[in-house]
Amino acid sequence: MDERKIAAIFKAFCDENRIKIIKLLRSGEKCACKLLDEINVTQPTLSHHMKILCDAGIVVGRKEGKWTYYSISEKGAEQAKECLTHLTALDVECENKSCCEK
Amino acid sequence: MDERKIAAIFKAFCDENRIKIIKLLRSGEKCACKLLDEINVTQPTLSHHMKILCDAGIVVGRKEGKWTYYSISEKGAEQAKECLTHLTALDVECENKSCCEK
DNA sequence: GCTTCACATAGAAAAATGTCAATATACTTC
DNA sequence: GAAGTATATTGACATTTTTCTATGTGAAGC
Repeated sequence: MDERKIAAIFKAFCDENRIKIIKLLRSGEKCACKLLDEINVTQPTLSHHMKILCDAGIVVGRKEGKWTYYSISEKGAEQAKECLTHLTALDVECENKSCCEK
Repeated sequence: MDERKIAAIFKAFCDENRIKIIKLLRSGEKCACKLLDEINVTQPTLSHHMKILCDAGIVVGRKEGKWTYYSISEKGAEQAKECLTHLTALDVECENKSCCEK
């Protein structure tokens, strides 16, 4: 995976408000309006953060009528963890794996 | 762990040049001047990135005479992986663990 | 239809970050 | 101690990111 894409994944986790949002989603799927109640930003700012989280694949949104429900993407979280593991693994621990290309 | 500290850890991984640096360190400890040869930034910029990586605990520096040798911190990498795991784990999977406080 | 509600988008301002040139520091060698 | 080398720090500037207000969109209910 190229550097740009890796950086985009971890950008999801490098803002305090996005960390708060992810923590809130650990207890399960939540509507945007519920998240808005709990973190101290305006609605457009929340929307901006949700876009970054969804683009990074860490969170998925599900529209239902007027509402959008967000939840942690297990697949996305798994991918981020694998990415971090390979990124920090010494080459000797990771020989012949395409994921560890330079 | 509070949001600010978590964000600081993942800031290490959200810049393309820092990803490149980490990838270079997978093959083992390297001198700053060696890293400088391989990535396309000036010496002060490299120094800036190394500080961020070290402050996040992902990389450790070892001074030896005029040189500074950097390497991936296995402890720091492990901590980042654990942090990511707990952050994205559903509450039900993580009951009674202090790491999962909101 | 019109209104209301939930969310997204546009655009601008402010804050944070990445980058460089210049300079400082700290070590080695002569 | 003077000169050279490796790295860190400072200060300025450009870019990116975060945040807001204002406005647009799309669904539900009247």
